[in-house]
Amino acid sequence: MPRYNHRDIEPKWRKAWAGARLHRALTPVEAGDKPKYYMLEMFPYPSGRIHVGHSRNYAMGDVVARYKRAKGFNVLHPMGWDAFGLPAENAAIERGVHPGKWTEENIVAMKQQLELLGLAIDWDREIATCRPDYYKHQQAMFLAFLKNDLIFRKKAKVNWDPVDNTVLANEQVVDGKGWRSGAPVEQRELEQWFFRVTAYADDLVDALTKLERWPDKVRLMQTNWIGRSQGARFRFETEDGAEKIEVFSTRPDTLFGASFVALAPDHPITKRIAESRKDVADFAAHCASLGTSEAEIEKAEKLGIDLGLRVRHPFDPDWLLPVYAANFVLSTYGTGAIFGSPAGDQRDLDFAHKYGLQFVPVVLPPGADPATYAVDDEAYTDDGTLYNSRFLDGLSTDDGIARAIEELEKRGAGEGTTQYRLRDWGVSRQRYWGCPIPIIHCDACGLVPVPEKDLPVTLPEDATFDRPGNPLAHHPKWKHVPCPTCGKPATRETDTLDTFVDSSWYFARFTDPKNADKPFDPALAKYWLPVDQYVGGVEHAVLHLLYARFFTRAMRDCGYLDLPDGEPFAGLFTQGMVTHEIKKGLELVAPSIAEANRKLGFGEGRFYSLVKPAGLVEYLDISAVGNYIQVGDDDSGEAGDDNVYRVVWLGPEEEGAAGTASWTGPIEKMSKSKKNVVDLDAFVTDFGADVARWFVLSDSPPERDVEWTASGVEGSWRFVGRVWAAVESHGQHAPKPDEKPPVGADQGVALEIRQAAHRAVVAVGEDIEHFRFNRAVARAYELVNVIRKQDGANDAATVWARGEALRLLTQIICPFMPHLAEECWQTLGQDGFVTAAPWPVADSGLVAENTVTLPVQVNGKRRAEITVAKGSPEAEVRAAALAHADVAPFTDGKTVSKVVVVTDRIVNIVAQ
RNA sequence: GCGGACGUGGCGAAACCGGUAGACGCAGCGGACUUAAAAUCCGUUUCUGCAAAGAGUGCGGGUUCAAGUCCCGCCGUCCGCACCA
Repeated sequence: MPRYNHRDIEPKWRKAWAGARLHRALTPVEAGDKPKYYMLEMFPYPSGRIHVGHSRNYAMGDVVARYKRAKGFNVLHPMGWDAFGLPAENAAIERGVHPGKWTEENIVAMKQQLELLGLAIDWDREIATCRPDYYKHQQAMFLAFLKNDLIFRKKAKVNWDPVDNTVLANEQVVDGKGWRSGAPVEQRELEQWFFRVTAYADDLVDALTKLERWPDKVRLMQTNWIGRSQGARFRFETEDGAEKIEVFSTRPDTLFGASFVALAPDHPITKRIAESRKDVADFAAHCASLGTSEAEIEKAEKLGIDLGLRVRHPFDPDWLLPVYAANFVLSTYGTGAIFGSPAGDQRDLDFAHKYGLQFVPVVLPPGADPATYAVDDEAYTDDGTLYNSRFLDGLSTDDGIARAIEELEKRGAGEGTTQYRLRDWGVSRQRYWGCPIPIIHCDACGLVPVPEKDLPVTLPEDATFDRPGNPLAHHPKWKHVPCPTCGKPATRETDTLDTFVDSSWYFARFTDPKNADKPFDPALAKYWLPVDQYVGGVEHAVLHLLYARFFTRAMRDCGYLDLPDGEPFAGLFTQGMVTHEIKKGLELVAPSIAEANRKLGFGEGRFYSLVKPAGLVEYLDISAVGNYIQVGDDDSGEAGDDNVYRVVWLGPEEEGAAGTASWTGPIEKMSKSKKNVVDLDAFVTDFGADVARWFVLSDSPPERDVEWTASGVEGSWRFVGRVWAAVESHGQHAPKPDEKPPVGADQGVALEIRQAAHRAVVAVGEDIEHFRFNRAVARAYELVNVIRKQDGANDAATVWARGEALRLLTQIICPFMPHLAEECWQTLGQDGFVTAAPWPVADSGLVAENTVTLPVQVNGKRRAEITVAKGSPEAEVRAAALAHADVAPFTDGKTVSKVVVVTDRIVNIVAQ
């Protein structure tokens, strides 16, 4: 019997599928009344190569896409490249490769790798965001958004690296220093472009409740991110009446507990006062220098400085409050100013204690005695009854808020409002490798949009990357153009768009990827959108998924898209990662181990240096090689660390050699930087794409991480062999799908096999629909086990039933292991491609159980089992249970007080 | 600090509506085949116990004929946000 040879078989079928164009999405006309199904995985950044860890995401999408196709849907399953981004530019800086060349080469390599996986992708629709035929439309939409007031320009603070002369993203600032230059990062104000995401803030929150096929977790994260809070915005007038300080509060009901007003250290009024008062200037500078990391905030003391101003209470002009600048007030939220009501807010209370300010309680907790209740070190922030509050006395918190707002509005001091944590999306990046912003700056005409006929604004090929800053800004010619309006010399915008813009509409472009005139035909977008199932990592739970939701609304309102609710993704699934053990070692390239240790600063001697991820260094004697050691039980370890590591010496033992010492330690996400990747090409050569696909979907639920292990892979490999062996030896007489079963197939072994197969068809279908791939995998194993158990039975009915079961098994595993399935399908003598075959319809008579085995419990403990016809009457079941021989010993000498019979479930006898 | 999720054998995990806890896979153990090994196949595997039986889903309570599942209180792990007024 020939062994299953994936090395020949897998490429053969991939070629056959491509030749038959099996993965092509049909046009709406071709599809007729087939319903559409749009399956999409988050498209990759072409960083170089993919590894088996990446394959999980695509394997899941592919299972669903193939299954839905078999269920009769017109499936769109495209792939593209999120191709603009920093790594390409860094490659240019480090290695002198042009970012475009680097990116396109990576695309070629990664496409080849993805094709190895045998994904049912319609490659005709491939797109790359770095190509002008894509970003041309993005530029046109930018101008349309601008016209519709969804884009604006304002000054904003950015992280500025003074050495590299560039803006840094927050992630590129490490301990307050530029990640590349190491120079302390400055805050600078720059004119930047913004997308007005806040215009849709309410809808973006409210519509989340309708996204029923999104994980609750992601919806909650977006809700928190948008951070809507209701409250009041109102003004305190200065004592001299010259100025007003606006504050925001969610608790205007506590206004009678106010004892101060506090401004952010960089509030305009603070800044103005700082000009004439050195202590205020020093205070502001001190606050600016403080870190904003979690730990620092945790420890940070409430600090403030009296600005010398006094303001009038909005409800009582004679009541004067001091004004402070305080470090805990953020200029970026609300109005950058607050009023302090210490009894009802912990921060205000801490501040009041520190600066000797009053803290009169105004909210009485339920059940508290107003005569004795007092606030000491802990503020009371919950609801209660207002007191010490003049006209608000006796009101509940909610009524008090409403009444306070009413009064503020009556006095013209303020109004009820909604505040968001969400901010508008700054999209300007001082980078080369991104979509150029189609704007021209003219001294005479101001900001002039590039006329539509001049789009796309393409990137200059001959940019240089040998000096810091934006290559577009210091390109000798590119930015100099005549003004489209007045013809005078003008300059192009040299900022490019944040790459999140590129990924905010690519799913719509896939619906009509070759359209040269428009981003996409609205009719095609209407046909395909929303994406029925989107799959990607949870790391995109907020930014990408929020920006895309903004973008579809903006496209809708600018007339590009007929999508009333503006929701791009009807279903979302966030998949877990593939993890793998880490082997991280020291490269010992030195004349001796001692020299290597010295070079690396780990001390002298005949030792290995074991480095843990956190940077802890262990010194180990050479005798430790090959043994397991307990890290943490000697003087150099950290107490309480009970990880066990194996010390491996991969180089020659004698001194003077180069080699690698490594330890095998914790399991972490597979990634290039951790050097724990399993190369996809090599794996496919050794085991085949099907084994990789099967393995990453088995064992762990798809939303959880799965650990890549050699033994687990072997299990998948064995399964392929078992399926193939069964098909090879028993598949010659497999019936066609429409063949009637022979006499005798309704009893005995044949029946058992048929029931198992038909039930598996139903179960696997449901499992795929519900993203329970690990369970579907288990069902397939079960079916194979049943088929193999009856290996020896050779009567005609069993042979027929086994043939049918093998055919159904082939169809069940097809979404997971399409190459193997295709080869089996052919061996089973079936017509056409299994990939193109409809999902089998299970025989309901075989799926239904006609007898059930019920456990019989006595006082909640299982004592026996009875097998009865399904739906047997209660009395009959009760009698059978009580009569059972194994039950008697436990009821003897007791009185049966009650018998609970749950039909087709369980019998419980209560005896005392 | 706030919000959320989770906690089941040696391991990854199943258990759908409160109804036989541990399907399926990995690892282990025993066996067959083999000169031997690998591969493959068969059996076995929650714990204690020779067995009968008992215990068992992080810990402590509760509801129920019946709790991994529901309720209350702890403990632990992970994730998100973080001086958000």
